Amino acid sequence: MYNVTHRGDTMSTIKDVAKLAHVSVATVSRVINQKGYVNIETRQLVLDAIEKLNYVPNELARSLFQKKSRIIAVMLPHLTAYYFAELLEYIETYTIDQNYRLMVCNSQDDPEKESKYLRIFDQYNIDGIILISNTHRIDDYKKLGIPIVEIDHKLGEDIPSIQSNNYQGGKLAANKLVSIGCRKIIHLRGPSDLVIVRERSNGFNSVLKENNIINFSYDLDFRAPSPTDIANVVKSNPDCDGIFCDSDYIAILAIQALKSSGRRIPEDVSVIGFDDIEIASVLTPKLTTISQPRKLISEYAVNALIKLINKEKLDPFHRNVDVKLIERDTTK
Amino acid sequence: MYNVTHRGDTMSTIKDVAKLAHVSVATVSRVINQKGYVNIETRQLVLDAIEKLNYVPNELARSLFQKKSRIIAVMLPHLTAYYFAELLEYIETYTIDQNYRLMVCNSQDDPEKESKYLRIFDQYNIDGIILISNTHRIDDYKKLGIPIVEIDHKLGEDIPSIQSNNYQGGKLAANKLVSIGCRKIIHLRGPSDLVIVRERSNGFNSVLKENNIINFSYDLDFRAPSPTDIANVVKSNPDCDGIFCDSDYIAILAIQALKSSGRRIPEDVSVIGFDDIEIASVLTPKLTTISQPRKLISEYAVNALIKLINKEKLDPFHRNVDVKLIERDTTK
DNA sequence: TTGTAAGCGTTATCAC
DNA sequence: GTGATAACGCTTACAA
Repeated sequence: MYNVTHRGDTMSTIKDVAKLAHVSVATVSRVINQKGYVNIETRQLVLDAIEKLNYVPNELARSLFQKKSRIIAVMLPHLTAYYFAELLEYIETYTIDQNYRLMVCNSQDDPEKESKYLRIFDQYNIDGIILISNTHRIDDYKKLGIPIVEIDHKLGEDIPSIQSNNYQGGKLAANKLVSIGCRKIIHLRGPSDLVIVRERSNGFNSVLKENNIINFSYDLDFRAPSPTDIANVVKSNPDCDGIFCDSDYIAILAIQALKSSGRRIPEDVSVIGFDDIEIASVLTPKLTTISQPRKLISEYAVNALIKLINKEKLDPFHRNVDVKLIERDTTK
Repeated sequence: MYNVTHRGDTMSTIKDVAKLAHVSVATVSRVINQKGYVNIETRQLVLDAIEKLNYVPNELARSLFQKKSRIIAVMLPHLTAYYFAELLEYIETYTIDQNYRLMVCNSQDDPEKESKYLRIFDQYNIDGIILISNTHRIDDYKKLGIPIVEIDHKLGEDIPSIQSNNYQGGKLAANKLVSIGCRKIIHLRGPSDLVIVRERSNGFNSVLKENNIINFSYDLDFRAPSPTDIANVVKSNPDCDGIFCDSDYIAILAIQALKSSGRRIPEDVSVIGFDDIEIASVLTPKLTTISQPRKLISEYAVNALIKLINKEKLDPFHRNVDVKLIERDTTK
């Protein structure tokens, strides 16, 4: 027998506890996990020893045996958009509340980073994934055999998902714009290869069509929408009287462009954003926008994932949650 | 002998590889880790087997043996402030680049959540901590015996830290305000129990004093600065001609308040923010602000932490990095 | 009710 | 160069 001495620290193990309590490690394990029979006095002995040694079970060893890590991974496209940051804040809260930990995986829409993370999920026995990034490799995720919940996407019937009712959001915005008399309307939208963008467009256009209004759409990048593109759109449509933007950030850029073209908001043109980010209510003018229930979405996603991890049934497998029009100062 | 069948999945292990390659697990391990001698042909055999089985080493087992998890924890006060979100985005990037993973720990200034996480750090053999939250329990962190790097705080000489030169930031702002002729100046600052806030104040006040200008400071919460408090300050100081804010968010609220008091920016009053958040350059008016080098800070923190993990020496143990005044449209 | 020991998937020591 | 095998810290089947 030899002794591998690759530790300098002092963390006590289950053996130390067993020794101090004069019992076997099995007994200690039983009291920790509240499983199997253990005499009430023995139990106290063990508890005392744990207390005295300041013992915390090593989760890695546990994980190795049980093939569960109590780690949840969240895959996001980026962090520096308020919408995602808030989602993450909620997700972290619910995750830790349920005694899981959170690994942040920022795909940045980079396939290489995504691959790296896909490997990591295997390596660490990640228990579940909350997928917020758009991905072109949903099959690779499925192959992992790990429970997944999607937010803002629905990449297949077999993966539970939750998202805002984007169709409704588009309708809400269009109805508002039409009802206040807008007739030349522009939709500054996100990349139209995203389902959420298409759904918003569909809802939006359905209302315009009913009212015989032509829709002009321009695709923009969500992460870094080009201010000059937006300015160009604004300039080349001097008769535009209503703009629907797929994010509040785009709306802010649009407002900026409108102002520097000398157009008044909302007198000359009404603007509606999407998301209801914190800053929207604090700008001048305050932004009218479609609010997404981010807290609800996050809470549902975490809870659904944990149900899946525990092999419980998920009742509505896909959820579509209501959005709200928040009327402020950028619409008449 | 019996067989514990608590797995349904198909992940292959080092044994499977060994079997397929007709070698021992030891040899496979040597190949994987490029340690010790292994015949070039044997090596290829193993590599083929790995390929065929799609084998990835289980990091949990590795971690258990090595007492290293290749997981870094980052402890933040919250995520929904652009400053922190961007820090996190960079930190995640550098972390994964160096082949570590990131656990997000959102203390939310809640001692209970912090306690929970402190235990988790032990349980998972976390390799290192990036501490951004303010904490009152630095000793508990130290007891962990895990490398730590602090951002924005310096809670002791023995923990390496990096932060903006806040004193310089305060001076820069004051110099600008004074140079454009402001004489009745207000400092809307963060909570003055934070060192960073005091340092900014000190720098700011030093310049005002030199110029025989009285300083009025108001403490605000960073996470949720009260718009009404800010409005009150603005209203009760109608002769104020310059405001220095400890965050861009506070500056936005101040501008809002000034506008609704009918004061023009920058004609009547100049405003300077802090941080240079993304939206600052896009608002109307564009915000003059003190920019913090967040990328540099994040990069340094991650690299320093990994050096500590590898027991390398850290040359400047504490770093103070330059900030910049970004002049835009809210100052004359 | 408790203890013994195998096993989770690795790494590293030592013998061959 | 390679293979057995102890060990990491834990859980659990089974024996006592």
